[in-house]
Amino acid sequence: MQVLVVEDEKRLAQALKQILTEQKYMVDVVHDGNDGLDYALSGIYDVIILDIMIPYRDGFQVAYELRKNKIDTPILMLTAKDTVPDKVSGLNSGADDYMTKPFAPEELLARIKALTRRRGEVMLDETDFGDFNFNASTCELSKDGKSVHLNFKEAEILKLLLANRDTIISKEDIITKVWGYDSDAGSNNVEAYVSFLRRKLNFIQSTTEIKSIKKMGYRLEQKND
Amino acid sequence: MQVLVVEDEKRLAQALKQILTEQKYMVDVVHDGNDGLDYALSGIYDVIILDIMIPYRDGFQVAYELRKNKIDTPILMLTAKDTVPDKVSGLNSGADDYMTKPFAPEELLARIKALTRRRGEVMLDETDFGDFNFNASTCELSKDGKSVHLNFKEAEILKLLLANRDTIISKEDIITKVWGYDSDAGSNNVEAYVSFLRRKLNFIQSTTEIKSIKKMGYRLEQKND
DNA sequence: TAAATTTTTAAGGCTTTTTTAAGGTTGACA
DNA sequence: TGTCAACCTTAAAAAAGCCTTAAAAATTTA
Repeated sequence: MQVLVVEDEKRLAQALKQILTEQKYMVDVVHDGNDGLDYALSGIYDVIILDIMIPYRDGFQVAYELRKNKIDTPILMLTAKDTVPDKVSGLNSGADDYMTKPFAPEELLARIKALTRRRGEVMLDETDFGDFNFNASTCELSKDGKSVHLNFKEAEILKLLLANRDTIISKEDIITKVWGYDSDAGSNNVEAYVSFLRRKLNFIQSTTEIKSIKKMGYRLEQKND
Repeated sequence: MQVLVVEDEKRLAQALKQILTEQKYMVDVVHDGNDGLDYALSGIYDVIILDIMIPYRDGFQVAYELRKNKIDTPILMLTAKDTVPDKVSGLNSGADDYMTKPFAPEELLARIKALTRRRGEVMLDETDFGDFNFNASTCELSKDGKSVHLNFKEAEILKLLLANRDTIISKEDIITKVWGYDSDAGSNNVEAYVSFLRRKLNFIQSTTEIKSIKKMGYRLEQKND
């Protein structure tokens, strides 16, 4: 779950980052409207926390531009002002929610949760592929009677593979989605986890495999015998 | 169980809070329609008690906006007026029940119970799981002849675990549902209570266990021997 | 008000996850 | 066919997450 924080007050930005990081969000921080727009246009974020009073391009403009560019990432506007006109223009410009400073970390978290929940992007709990079944809500990978538990990163990677079942997903993508945008994980990290996953697939005697395509990435494949 | 009270009459709001708190509901009180809508949009409440005549945005509008935003928290409308036209527009705007002031605390509680029961998320008083039985109204956890009393938080957590018996419930969720979304409880609080619960399960010699799944949460599981 | 119970806090120890690193395979291509 | 980069696997080190406890603090009860 990736969050972009656009906030010029360095201290607050840092605090936000810490709060969010503690809750396992992957956080990127930028300090002005131009960078905010640039980053947000990438479309990789699940939520954007956007201060209104920021340099170069204010929060309203950023939100407006994003919507104009068909980026529908939920936006949580942040401001010191608590006047009704502001609320209205925040919501008109495309924001999804609105919060006034100062705020309790818990309130922030609750609102972010509400915003991400509202999109219904939750995975189906159970997915079948090839000859195995993966239950995302329990992290159980199973075939016939046998089953194994996947740990957090294994599960995240398998989810990605399942979500991209018909295309090749690159290690780069896996890294940014599982480790985060600016992590310093290398391709060997992915390789190690893919190896763990393969061992577990093997353990439940699945014939489905994670195929590696050199220089391109991975893809789930069902051996047809 | 979390309740939001939207009522501008301070004295009544306070009384409501007290009545509900005594019954172990977690209560948040706000005094106008704007705050009411803001809070309610978080989606964390199990019931909303909504006065109609409140500042900025009346109860009907709040209810309407909530439903428009796909928040389906049950709403109990509250008003001094007892006219039919009002009842109709209350229910049209998305309210689930309707009560006129003044009212007896018992009536309020009964209606809240009815509303929450309707969603199927209140438990039957007695629940069996694995090899134990839990009586929610007496907070007794028992197996065979043995039994222990659970205190409030232990009981709430066990109820959550029981209500989510087939999935993993996160510590976050446990915190917001048991301590409230703006509490400053940390994950260690949950861990401590889980530990207490385990000791009690152990005490009555249950073989059911609260399994911990790292970075994800907890789940009730029956060891099959 | 004292006693009892519930709740929070904090610390040390343990387990699992995650990273790192090194040596072994593979397959494309000259 | 030999070379080389990409990839695989594995062990072990490092880090993170969790458990349990005791004791302090807060709350409720008598």
